[in-house]
Amino acid sequence: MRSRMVGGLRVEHEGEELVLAGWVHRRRDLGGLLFIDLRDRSGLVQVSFGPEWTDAISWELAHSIGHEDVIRVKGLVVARPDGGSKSQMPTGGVELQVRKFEILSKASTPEIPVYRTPEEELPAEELRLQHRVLDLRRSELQEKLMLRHKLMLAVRVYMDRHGFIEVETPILTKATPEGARDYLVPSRVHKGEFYALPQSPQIYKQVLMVAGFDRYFQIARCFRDEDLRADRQPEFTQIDVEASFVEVDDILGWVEGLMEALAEVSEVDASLPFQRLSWEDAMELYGSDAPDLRYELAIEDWTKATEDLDFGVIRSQVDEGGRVRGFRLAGGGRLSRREIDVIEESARGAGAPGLLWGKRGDEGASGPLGKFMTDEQADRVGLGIGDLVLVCAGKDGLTSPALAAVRQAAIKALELPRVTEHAWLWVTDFPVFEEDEGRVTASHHPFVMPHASDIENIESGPGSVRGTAYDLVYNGTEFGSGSIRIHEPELQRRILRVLGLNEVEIEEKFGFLLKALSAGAPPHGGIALGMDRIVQRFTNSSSLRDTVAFPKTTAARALYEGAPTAPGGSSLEELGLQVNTQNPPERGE
RNA sequence: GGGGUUGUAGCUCAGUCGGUUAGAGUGCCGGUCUGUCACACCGGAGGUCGCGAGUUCGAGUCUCGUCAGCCCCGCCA
Repeated sequence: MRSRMVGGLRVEHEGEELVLAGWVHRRRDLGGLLFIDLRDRSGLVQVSFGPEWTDAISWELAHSIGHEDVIRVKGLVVARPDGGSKSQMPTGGVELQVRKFEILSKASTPEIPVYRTPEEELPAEELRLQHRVLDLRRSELQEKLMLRHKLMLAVRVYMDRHGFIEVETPILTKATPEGARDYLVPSRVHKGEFYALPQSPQIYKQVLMVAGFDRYFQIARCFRDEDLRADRQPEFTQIDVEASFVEVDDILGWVEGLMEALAEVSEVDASLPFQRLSWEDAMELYGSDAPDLRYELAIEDWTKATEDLDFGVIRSQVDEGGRVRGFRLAGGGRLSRREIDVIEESARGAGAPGLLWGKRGDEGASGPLGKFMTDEQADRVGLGIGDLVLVCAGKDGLTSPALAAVRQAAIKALELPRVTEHAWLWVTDFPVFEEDEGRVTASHHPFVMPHASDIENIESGPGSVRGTAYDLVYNGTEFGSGSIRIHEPELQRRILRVLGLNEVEIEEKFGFLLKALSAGAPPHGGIALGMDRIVQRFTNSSSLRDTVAFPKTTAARALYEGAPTAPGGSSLEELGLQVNTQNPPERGE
């Protein structure tokens, strides 16, 4: 039907007789001549119509060609008379002189333009989603989806090469006790009972380890019924990995190799091995478990340096067991009061009561903190002339998130230089539990193997138990996380008990996992990587929606298909369901 | 669930202090044009100012509510 795609045509193809097909991107009708930019997935090429080389019937018809019509043209590749000097296209040196053509399919006038002038904004996202067919014709989205394909292919090639086999796990499954709300699917056969869509294949992949598939992976769709963000969709794709007879370094090594392979597909640099930080150090130095290490700026402990400052706020916080931590910004003194206010606002936004700062000029230090400092004290804390200090005083749990926000804001305000464009990082040894107002929850999921030396403290001091969990972070974005899992049923039961489950709940919710673990379970561990986020970062997309062909809105609506919808006919009856839209019940805990 | 923001022609946007006939560019329709490449030029059609109330002599503009998109918090591997 066609000889080739259009994007690769070059001067060396001159003289070839070709058939091309595609969409009408732009048309320039000069009356006696007609130029069309013909588009397919590979790019654009100019095709020209003129009475001297186009047959009479085709020439007559050519003027009726409209934008986005699908046409097929037959003609001769020629070098452009002017060498294509004004053309921005890669194919600009050539054009196809059309001898004959046909309209394969007329297009109605597009609701949103596929072509856009350089200054014109994108159509409203609502319209882009409604008319997704047209939006997806844009080269930006085509390139993103093509890169996504190449990344998925590279994942499969790499995992296969390292002996991993892809096993599919159910989409209709059992509600998991993990954190998020489940999407439920009613059972027709068993009225009143529901399947759940998987939040992740976590338990299945552990069971597969017990079954002896000692290296598993899956490019797995996952579902979570929670409120959305720019980087969160209700359904998303994970690169799910699990292996038996492994230690942390085995998994990290494979994933580093995988990232190297993916980086090669994109224009991203990944030099191995990746930097590692314990969770404790990450929180100490950056206040975050996913710091953006493209920038060097790190938190310093000023508790000792500010010991002799007669500053009530600091004194009272330190007396209550808090610390004084913050940043020293060389040359930061040039920030205006207003700019510092913006930084302080970021600290408040992250939960801190405020930000203390001090500037040092020629006439000594100033600012809420600086005014308490003599020159000698300023020297001692390393506050030079022209510098700025930003500190928070209080308990680490409060100041760390605030300082993480301050770090981002200060980097932006001072336009600090990057030390690298691609900062890869492993954050390791996450705590197993989170203690929140006396309630103990799993900080990752309840299957993380604790450090051997911390196991004895599981019941006595759960907050201090470190786990074998690790996160992969790229430029401040969490790409994925994993751990070595518990493979001993008794230890697993202990963990579940600490999480507040009684024996009945343990059996009901985790019985099939525990049974599997009792059947001879190998030590195992793995990781799950967010495919969509990887594509988002690698393509510099502001939203995850741009990495998915048919995304949902922030209200979890699919505007293109119009899902969800109220079920019609007798389907509810068949399922034994009644809907009450008048008084939706409050969601219980 | 909460906060913020946007909604004006098919699309992208402007619209002053509340003032009488709501504009531009592009697209669309018609016409002229043989080397354009954001083709150029001439003409035309196209509006429930998201929706509903209210204030006012008068509302695109002010107030309240509501719907939808987006961003964030809560929530969420």
